[in-house]
Amino acid sequence: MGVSNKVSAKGKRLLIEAALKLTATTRSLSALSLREVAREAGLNPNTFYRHFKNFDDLGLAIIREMTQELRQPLRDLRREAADSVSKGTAVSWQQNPKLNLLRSMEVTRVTVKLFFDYVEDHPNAFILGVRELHGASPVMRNALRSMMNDFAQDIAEDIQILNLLPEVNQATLLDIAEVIGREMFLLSMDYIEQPEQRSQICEKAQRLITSLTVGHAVLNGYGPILSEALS
Amino acid sequence: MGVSNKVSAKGKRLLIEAALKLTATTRSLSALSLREVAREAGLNPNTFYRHFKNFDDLGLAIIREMTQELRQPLRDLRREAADSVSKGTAVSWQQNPKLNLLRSMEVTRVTVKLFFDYVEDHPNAFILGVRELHGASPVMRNALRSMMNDFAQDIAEDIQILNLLPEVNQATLLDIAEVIGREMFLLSMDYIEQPEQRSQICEKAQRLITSLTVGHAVLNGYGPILSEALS
DNA sequence: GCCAAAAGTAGACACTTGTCTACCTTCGCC
DNA sequence: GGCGAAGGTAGACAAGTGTCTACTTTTGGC
Repeated sequence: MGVSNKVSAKGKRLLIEAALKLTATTRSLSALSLREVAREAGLNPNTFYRHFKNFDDLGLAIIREMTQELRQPLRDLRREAADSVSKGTAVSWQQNPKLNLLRSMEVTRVTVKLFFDYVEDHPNAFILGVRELHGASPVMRNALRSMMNDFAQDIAEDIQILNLLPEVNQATLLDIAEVIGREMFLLSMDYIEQPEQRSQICEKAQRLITSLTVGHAVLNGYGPILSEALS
Repeated sequence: MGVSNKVSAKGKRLLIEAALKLTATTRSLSALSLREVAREAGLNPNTFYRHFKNFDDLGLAIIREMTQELRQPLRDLRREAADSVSKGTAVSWQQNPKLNLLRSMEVTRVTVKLFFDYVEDHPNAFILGVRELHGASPVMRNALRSMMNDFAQDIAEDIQILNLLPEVNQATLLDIAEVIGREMFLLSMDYIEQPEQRSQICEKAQRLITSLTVGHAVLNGYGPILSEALS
C-alpha cells in the first residue's frame, strides 16, 4: 500500500503514511491541515515540525521516496518485458519487419501489464502523483514534472536500446515518450477506480502506445517497412 | 479573462470570478475558504449561501459556464480551420492520398493555432479545468470528465465528417480523440506558463496529433496509402 | 407605486487551525 | 552509565473558519 522504507524516524514515516492516506481518499495535499495529518498519524501536532518545515517539504519527501520506489522498478519492468520476448531475435527491422513489429507489440503488452500490476500495488502513490502533478503547489508541480521528464527519458532510451522501432528522430521520440508516460499515469487513475474495466484499460494503453510509435515511425519514413510488417 | 455572461445575479458572477482568480493564482478550488472567496468578491460571507449550497455547487456552476463557453466555440474553430483549407478538395483518400494528407495536416495546424489563441484568452478557465480534472473532489472530477468525453466525441466526429483520415474503426477512433483532447488541455498549461515557448508547443501538439492519427490509420490497414502520400 | 421574493448585510457562535514556549522521553555514543 | 541531541508531548494563543438567526436593501412583475 504505502511508500515504504528508507526513512529512519518512526514519526516521519507515520506522518508520510497519514498524508498519503488522506490525500488518496479525501483531499489534495495542499488542502490538508497539519493537525489533521498528525491526528491521522496518532501524533502530537508539534511533531510535524520535528521532521518538516512546511507542507511542501512533506510533499517533496513523499515525491523523493516515490521516485526512488518507482523509477528503477519501472525500468526493470520494461527490461524484464523485453527480455521475456526478445530471446534471440536480434534481426534488423529491414531484415524482418514483421517479426520486429510483433516483438514490439509483445513488449508493449507485457510492459503495460506489469505497469498496471505495479499501480495496483501502490495506488496511493499514483493518486497523489497525478493529483499534485496538476495541483496548486508550484513546488510539487515542478518536482513531479521533472520526475515525469526522467520517466520519459527512460522510456525513450528503452525504445531505442530495445530496438522497438526502426531508428528514428531523437527529439520527437522524446515527445512521444512524454505522452506515453503521461497517459499511462493518467490511465492508472482509471485503472484504480474502475476495477471491472481493467482489461479494457490495458488494451487501450497498448493501442495508444502502438498508434503513437507506429505513427511516429511512419512520419520518419518507415511507412513502407511497417506496411509490409502489417500485411 | 473570466468566464462571462449568462448568469443573472451580480453577486453570483462576482463570486465565480473571485473563485476563478484565486484558483488560478493560489490554490485548488477545494482548498479555498468561503470567506476568502467572498472577501475577494467584495461581498459578505453569507452572500455565498444565497447562490450556492456548498463548494462543489460553485465548482459545477463554473464548469457549466465553461462548457457552454468552450464547447461550441471549439467546434466552430475546427470547422473554420477545415473550411479555410478544404476549399474544393473533396477527393477521396484512394484518389489522392498526398493531397488529403497535406490537407489534414493543414487543418491540424490551423486548429491547433486557434485552440491556443483561445487558451490565451481564457487562461483561468483552463487552469481551473486541468487542476480539478485530477483534483480531490469526485463531483468536479466527474463533471469535468464528462466534459472531456463530450470534447472527444466532437473531435472524433470532426475527424470523420471532415474526412481528415481514411475511414477507420469507430471505437478506437474515440480513444485517439480522447488522448488528443486530454493532451491539448494539458499542453495548454505549458502554453500559459511558458510564453516564450509557444511556437514550439504548437508544433509539438501538431506532431502529436499527426503521429496519433497516422499511426491509427496505419494500424487500420491504410499503411500503403499513407506511405504513398509521404513519399 | 406596491409588495413579495431575492440579494445582501450584521453579529455572533463554537470550532479548527498554525505556531509559540516549555517540558518530558528515548536513543546512540563516548 | 551518563549525557546530549533528537523525537515527542502539553498547553496556550490569536486568527480564521462555516454556519446560524435576524435584519435591511434591491429588484421585478403586477
